[in-house]
Amino acid sequence: MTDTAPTGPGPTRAGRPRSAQSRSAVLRATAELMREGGLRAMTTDLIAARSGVSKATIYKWWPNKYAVAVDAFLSAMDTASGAPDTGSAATDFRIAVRGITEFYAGPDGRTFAQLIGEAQSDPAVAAELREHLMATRREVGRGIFDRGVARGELRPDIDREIAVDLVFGPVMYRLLATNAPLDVATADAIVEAALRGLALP
Amino acid sequence: MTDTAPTGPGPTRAGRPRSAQSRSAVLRATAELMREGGLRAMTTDLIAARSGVSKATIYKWWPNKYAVAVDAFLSAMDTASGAPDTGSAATDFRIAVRGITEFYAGPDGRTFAQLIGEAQSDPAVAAELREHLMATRREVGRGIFDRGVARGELRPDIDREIAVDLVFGPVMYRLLATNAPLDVATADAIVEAALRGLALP
Amino acid sequence: MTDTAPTGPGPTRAGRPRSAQSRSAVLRATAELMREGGLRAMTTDLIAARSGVSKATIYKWWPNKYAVAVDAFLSAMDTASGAPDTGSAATDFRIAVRGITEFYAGPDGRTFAQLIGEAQSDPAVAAELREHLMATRREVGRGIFDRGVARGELRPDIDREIAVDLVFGPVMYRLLATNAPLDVATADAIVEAALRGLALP
Amino acid sequence: MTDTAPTGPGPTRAGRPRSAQSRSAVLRATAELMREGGLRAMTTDLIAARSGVSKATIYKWWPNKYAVAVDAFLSAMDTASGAPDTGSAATDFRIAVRGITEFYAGPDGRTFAQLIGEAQSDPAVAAELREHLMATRREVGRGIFDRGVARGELRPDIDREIAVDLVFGPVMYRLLATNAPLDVATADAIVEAALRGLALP
DNA sequence: GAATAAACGAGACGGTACGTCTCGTCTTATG
DNA sequence: CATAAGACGAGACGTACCGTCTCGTTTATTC
Repeated sequence: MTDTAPTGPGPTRAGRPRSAQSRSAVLRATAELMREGGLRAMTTDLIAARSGVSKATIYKWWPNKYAVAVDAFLSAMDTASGAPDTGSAATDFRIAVRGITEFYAGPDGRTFAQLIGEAQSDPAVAAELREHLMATRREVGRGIFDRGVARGELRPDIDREIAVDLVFGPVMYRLLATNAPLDVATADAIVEAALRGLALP
Repeated sequence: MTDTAPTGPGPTRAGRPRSAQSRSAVLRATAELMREGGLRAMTTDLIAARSGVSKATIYKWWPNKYAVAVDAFLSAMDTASGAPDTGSAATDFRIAVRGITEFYAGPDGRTFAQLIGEAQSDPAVAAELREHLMATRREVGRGIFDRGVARGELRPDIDREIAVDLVFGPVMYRLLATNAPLDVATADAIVEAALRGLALP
Repeated sequence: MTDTAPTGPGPTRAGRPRSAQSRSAVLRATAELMREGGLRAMTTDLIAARSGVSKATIYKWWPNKYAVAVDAFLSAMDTASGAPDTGSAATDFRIAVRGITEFYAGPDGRTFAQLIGEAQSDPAVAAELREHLMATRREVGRGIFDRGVARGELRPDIDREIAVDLVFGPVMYRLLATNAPLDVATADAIVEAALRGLALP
Repeated sequence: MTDTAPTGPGPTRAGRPRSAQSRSAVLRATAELMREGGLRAMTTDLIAARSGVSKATIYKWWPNKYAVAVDAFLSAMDTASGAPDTGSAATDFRIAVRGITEFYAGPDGRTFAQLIGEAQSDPAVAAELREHLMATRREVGRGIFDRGVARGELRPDIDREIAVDLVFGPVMYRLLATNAPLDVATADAIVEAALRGLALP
């Protein structure tokens, strides 16, 4: 979303280079504000005031405040959650879903939910989240599924995308549409149900 | 949400009665505006202008514009989708999920998604949707599950709530977080996967 | 400039009537700010803050801050300076020019000069000042001249507009383009020179 | 206003010498911009873009954009209008006022008016214009008056400054405060009225 | 049939955030 | 070291929408 590297022709552009400090100050302030009062309470003026970066500069690098929010959110996330690969698809799924559940229940869970909410009205936010968050997670899910199939643990006749939906969908459903608890027990129960199925053999 | 019957002391209150026509005009205008431009484009002034009902009257009967939106949305929905009861849990689930899928893919799907989005920042909207939409649907899902268990088709050792999450969660996940297709085939695939499970026996 | 009387069809318009208090509060605050710091220091936010009237309301009734300034200036001026008519054109001119001189040298002189300055770049301000200030003054000047001609005191072969320019022009010239003093002696000297002419008979 | 000769210690300063070309490019671009869109449309960024001189350089040599404007305006003016000295004060005044009138009515007349306007809020601009424009013109006027007095054409008992105000004031008054025409006939009428006076002998 | 009570349309209003603009300063790399 | 390029902080601008308010009008029940 941000022109992280607008280096056009040569390796170094003429003129004063973009201040990396400004960028990080903006992202830090934004992340703080979102944690404190949510997406709505995060106004551009507040970001400017807290970060010490002027509004003009903010609007130079981000098209609007939601773009800043997404950027701040993604930067703040420890994206290095990694893909579990224990040799058991069941265990891998359990680890992955537990991780997501913990994240949702943690301090950034509400922020994430609000960004997903904003995405329903803002295609740019939607695309950004899809590309930088959902894509990564789904890729992890697909990897677990594929390895499980290869090892003979999982059914090969199920569409990979459907499989991923089945495991991850219920967690997001709880986050966004119910006020049901999001804890480890729930995570495990979802994974087990998804693996074994609802029907009796 | 609306004080449909604020009849306080007696059966008939003194003074001019509330205009039922105003109420329906507001809801109709709101539904139209949401379909045309989404939740964001629906401003209170526009509702007032299109419905011919003054802003003061709108704010007299609804606490804010999102309450109007939820009300309009629920009124416009054909709530009479009913609970399928064919004697087969698989068929019942398939009918239910197909219904939801069609609704999501239809003209009011985006409106619904945006309301869910708004709910992430607005507890009142969230409560309203949960009580008047999710509750109904989940009740249907629970019924199907319970009957399936009673008939010996479904596993009795799975939590009912988890079961409902497993069937309905993936659909909402697709609606809100991916741009994956929402069609009949997807609906059936989800139901089948949920019933049979991902794991090989 | 302001729609002072937007009374359309009937004697009373529908809806909440415009607050006369808001209007006067805005004009008062604006006049104060102009006196305190000049036209430049007078910002819309300051007017709003000091008057207690919101920016939106200000922009509803005036197209921009300069329109407010002109309105405030004209309202604050005691327009009832009246037209002198002593029976002597010389005396009348002396009274008129003294009045203008005093005004220019007074607390609102700088404000007036800055408005004239603004008018050079803003046709709307220019028109407003011309119509509501210059027109009145010139009319007074023309009256004095005409009566003087009728009484046989002044030359009938001089264009009235030129005559008015000759008496009033030098005063404004001093105000706007020199830092020469603006006092009673100057006023009288200008009038005397204009009446007698520079040339020897 | 500009440090035209910042020759410090020796005849040749160390470092890269100031580019005379930059200076003229800035002034030319500024004059063009003022003619095209007036003083308001002339922004520092536009001057930099059109002249090829960086903003930093501009601000190094001029304190602000109005100083550039004044400088550009004075440079662009054909200051070589000279002082008429025909042997007749009436003719000399007529020539001088015609010259001023033509200038005001010409392409730079609006620019001049806007600078005078800016001067009402900016003492530096005011001083610059007074010293470099008004002073010269008034000196010409004083010369004509003094020679006329010496030749016995003009009254010796009138203050020289008042005399100059009487001749030049009406022209500027028309430029700044009315939309009356500025043509040769007007110029001549003003001079004649100023010389003969309004009063009958 | 008047008096009372409440709903209603019209629209002005205060508040708040938005995103844009220009000014004048600064920080690089280049000549 | 002067410059071109251009990022930056400051802060005013004018707009949009929200939800409240103040009118006068309309429509019912109550006395």
